[in-house]
Amino acid sequence: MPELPEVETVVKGLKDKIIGKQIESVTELRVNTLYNHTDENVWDCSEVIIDITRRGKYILINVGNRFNFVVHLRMTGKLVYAEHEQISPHTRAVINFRDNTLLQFEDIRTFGSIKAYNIDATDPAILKLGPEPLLEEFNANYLNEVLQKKKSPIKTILLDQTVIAGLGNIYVCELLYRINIHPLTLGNRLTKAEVKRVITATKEVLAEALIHNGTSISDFRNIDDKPGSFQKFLRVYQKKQCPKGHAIERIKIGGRSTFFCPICQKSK
DNA sequence: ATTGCTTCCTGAGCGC
DNA sequence: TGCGCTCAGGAAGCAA
Repeated sequence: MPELPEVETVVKGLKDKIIGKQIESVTELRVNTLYNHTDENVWDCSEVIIDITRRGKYILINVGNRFNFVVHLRMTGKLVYAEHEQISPHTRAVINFRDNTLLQFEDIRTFGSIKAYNIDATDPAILKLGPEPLLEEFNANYLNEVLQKKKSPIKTILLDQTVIAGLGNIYVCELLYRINIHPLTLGNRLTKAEVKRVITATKEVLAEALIHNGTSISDFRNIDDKPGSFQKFLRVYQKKQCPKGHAIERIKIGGRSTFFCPICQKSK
């Protein structure tokens, strides 16, 4: 399940491989993968890839400074760069370049998509995103103000992309363990000191995961189909024991599996 | 306005 | 061996 570090890893790989390449065509192998929100036949444009950036979990491919291809990998989406076509049963779309290389969009569960927008427009969901966790704009003053109004569990709040952009289930479980906060703690019950710890732990866990090219649980791969390695450093997610040897508990919060240590994470 | 549940989808893992 | 069941999960859409 690609979260911020995994998406950022994909973006870095794309920058190395496809900047400057001219598009030949974009083809859809499964319906409801490509969405054209421009008024042009954008999938047949001959534009050049200018840049690739990230916002939250969204990948933004700048095409000829005229369009953005907005890619969301959701659960199982992958972008795979290839010198030769290697269509699999899960290939949903292919971006063909003039030099005969290509970028394949693979997606087992088919939740992902590629949406084209004019360069001055954007996906409405992106406009609603909260701050980037690794920037200074994600700070204790901001989060404290948001949490004061929230009566839902901190676990649920941190998964809300309009509060903070880019976190998913793995990193929220991990960061709450690191600061000994119980995932069911209500947002408005966190102390100012705890809010500061949330900020610090969020930035730390994401930075560490970035160094290791993300977490490859389920089937995350970078564009060379290589896995990340942060799964080696997980402390609670899908674990039986925390690093101190306590038994991990697994509960559902907001329909999501939540892993935590009932001994280390007591505040509630 | 805010919160929370359901839905989309397919493969893995499990019990029998 | 193989069938059927449950589960995983981001975020849109809808209901309360």
